[in-house]
Amino acid sequence: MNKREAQAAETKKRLLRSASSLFMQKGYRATSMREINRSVDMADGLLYHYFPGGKKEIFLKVYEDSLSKVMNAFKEKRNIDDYAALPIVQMLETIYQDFSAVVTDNVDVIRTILREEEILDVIVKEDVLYTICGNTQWLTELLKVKCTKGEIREMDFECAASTILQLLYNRVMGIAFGFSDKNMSELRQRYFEHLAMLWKPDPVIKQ
Amino acid sequence: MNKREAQAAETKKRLLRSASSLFMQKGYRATSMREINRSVDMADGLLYHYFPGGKKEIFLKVYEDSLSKVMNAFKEKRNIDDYAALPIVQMLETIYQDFSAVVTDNVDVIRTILREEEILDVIVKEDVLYTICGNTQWLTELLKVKCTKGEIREMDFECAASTILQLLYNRVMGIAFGFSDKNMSELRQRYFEHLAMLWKPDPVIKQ
Amino acid sequence: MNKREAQAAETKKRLLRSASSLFMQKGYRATSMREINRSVDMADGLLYHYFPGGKKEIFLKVYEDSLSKVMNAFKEKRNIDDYAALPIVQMLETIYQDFSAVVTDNVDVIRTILREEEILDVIVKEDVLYTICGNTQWLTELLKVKCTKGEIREMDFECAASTILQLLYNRVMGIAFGFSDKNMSELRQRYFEHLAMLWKPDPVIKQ
Amino acid sequence: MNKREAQAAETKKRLLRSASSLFMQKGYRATSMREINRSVDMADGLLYHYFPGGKKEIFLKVYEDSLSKVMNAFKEKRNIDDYAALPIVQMLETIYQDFSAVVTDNVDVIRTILREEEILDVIVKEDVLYTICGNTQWLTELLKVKCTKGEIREMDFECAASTILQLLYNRVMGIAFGFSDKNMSELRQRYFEHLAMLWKPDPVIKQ
DNA sequence: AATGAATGAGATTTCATTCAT
DNA sequence: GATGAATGAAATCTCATTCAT
Repeated sequence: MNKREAQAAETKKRLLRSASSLFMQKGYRATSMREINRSVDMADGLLYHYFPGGKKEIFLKVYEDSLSKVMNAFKEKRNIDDYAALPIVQMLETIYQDFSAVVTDNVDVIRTILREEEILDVIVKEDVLYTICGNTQWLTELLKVKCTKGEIREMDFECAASTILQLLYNRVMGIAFGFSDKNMSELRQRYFEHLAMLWKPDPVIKQ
Repeated sequence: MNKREAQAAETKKRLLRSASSLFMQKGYRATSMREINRSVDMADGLLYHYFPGGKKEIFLKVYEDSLSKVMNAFKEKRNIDDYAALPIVQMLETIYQDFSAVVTDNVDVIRTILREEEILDVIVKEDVLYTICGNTQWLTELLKVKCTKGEIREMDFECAASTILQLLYNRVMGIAFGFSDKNMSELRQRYFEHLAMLWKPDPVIKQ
Repeated sequence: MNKREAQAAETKKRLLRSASSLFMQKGYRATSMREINRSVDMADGLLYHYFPGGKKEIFLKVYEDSLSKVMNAFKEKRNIDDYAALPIVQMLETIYQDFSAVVTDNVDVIRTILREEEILDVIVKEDVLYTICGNTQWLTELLKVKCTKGEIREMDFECAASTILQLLYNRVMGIAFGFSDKNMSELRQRYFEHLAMLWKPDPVIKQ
Repeated sequence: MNKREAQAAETKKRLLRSASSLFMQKGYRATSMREINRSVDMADGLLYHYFPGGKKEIFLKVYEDSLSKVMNAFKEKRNIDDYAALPIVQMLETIYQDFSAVVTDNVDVIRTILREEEILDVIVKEDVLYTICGNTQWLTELLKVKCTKGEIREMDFECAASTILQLLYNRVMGIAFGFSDKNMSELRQRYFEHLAMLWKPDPVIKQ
């Protein structure tokens, strides 16, 4: 890659970064081409050199990039062993916190996915959200491990995993739409203890 | 009300109905004034006779009207006695179905609430969503009744109610963003049975 | 005149008064029909009943009325004997003050005359301004009287009257366009004394 | 400056020239953007490329440019030595003619200054008019020179200068509002002779 | 690769005026 | 006399896109 190509790549990257920030923050329609070009001090015509498809193309590219980023972020957090080492209530709280952190980091993308009906395909959205929070597999596994350790009872672990996922799913929406979470930690603590109670090993069986 | 006033009221209603349909379907920015006026075969200036505040005013009026409609729809469905008469699994399924029906009926408004960040206030959105699905009171009451009847065990009923609400909340989002629910009824049946199992009265205590 | 006619006359008068105030203050183009109608709580169509010619007609009527009012105001002030009784400097100051007062009272009309080129005829404007300040006759007479009394010298009284008129004329423009006159009274006093000095009876002739 | 930049500058200049002509002739409100754009055969959007502030910005630019042009024109005419060389009556007539010529050349700007209350600040207008005709300094100097030469008597030269200025000031207004000056030259001649008579050196003192 | 001048469709809004009631 | 619903032209301004340089 020679100097000119390097500069071109750099310009394109700056363009994408700035466009991303604007699109995510203000939405597709409310972001103007002029705004994007000004934000990177670039002539109006140049964008069409990099993205001949215009506004739609750069938006979809921005979206695609953000998407893979956020999907990776979610995959990285799923370490069963680390979570399994914690007592049940603390484990749930940790999962919740970790998940919230990732969502918060990627709130713009998620909001975009949910908001841009006009330009994004419903099917794609569903796929993505499924990948982000729909995969119950690892949570099911985690609960099975806990059961093996004798910390929770035998039950339909997939369903139990669903209960947790629904909580997380709600958190995604809450963060995406800017709903506050303040003063909820006590309530959540109580909720996790409630789950722990429901899931605790059956004393009858032990007899 | 004379004939002329009646016709004026009718015109305003037609305007609101058409604007509502367009706004809800395409969103605030993507709906043009011209479009609204054409859809009711009306001169461009007339809209400003009825809504001097222009696009913003008619949008907010449409939104307000839809809102009270949907809030009432949700409140009507909260009949504790009817639900309490059903066996626990069937009760949960019925609540779910009733709730889904109302959400489906009002999907446009809900989507609008979540989508129109640009023009709607976050605080207001939170309030509305809380009113729509956040009120755990009646669900808590319902569970207490079931417990009194001996169908479920003593527990933190508020937390148990939360579990159901999260399911419903997710359904709101799912419907709002067009995620399909097909082939999920068996899974849901299993989930409700799982909850019923967790909540079933403690046999040890009965001894 | 029956009751209905009386009411009609009253309505028309209210309309004219309010329109006048708006036209004079904001100008022809910047004043909208709607504004006029609202200011007298009247239906939009009614104005066309009283003034079938619409905006132009009501403006010209307003203008005409104001004009005769202002012309009369200027004529009333020209009392030669009263002025002649005063010493020369004081006389000039009094004329100036009287004139300024009338101009200030009618500033709106004068400004309108000067401003509304688009709708008013130049010939008409010239006529009016001539009537307002162009008539040197009475000032010339006044100076002659003063000369007879031996207070000023023999000279071309029409020219001397012009000097005063130019001062007044400037004042009209100054007031019409909102230029301030503060801190000018000392300067004016000096100017009048200067004129009195130039005009004082020639001592050589007295010999 | 390359060819492209030159063409852009030319376009902007054409725009300004045409806008100026229209604004000055018809006034701010009566001149439409479309009219300006058509007058230079230009797409509607382009004006906003050169003047992002829209109608207001281009008007104020036009106004500013015209202003400095007219102010310079007035300043150039204030050559004391040239005027002092002439006999008093002829000097006054020459000043009057020179001044009238400049005013006539710049009548549009002056009319604009006086007419556009809506958009121009009163304070600014006063400043400008003061600069155009209010500066008595040079006239005072001129009269002093004439006195030194023994052509006019000792007197309050500032006041005498005022007399001339008022005449000129009136001429500004007269030209600005299109009042005719025909058949006035004899009267003016008489007026200047009247002034010369009043100002002639005192024969008594010479005795 | 980069510029920014140029385009023209379309957006929201205002306004004088007409006319059925 | 009075109402205000209805009209439609026109105004200002924005925007995505094209293209000669």
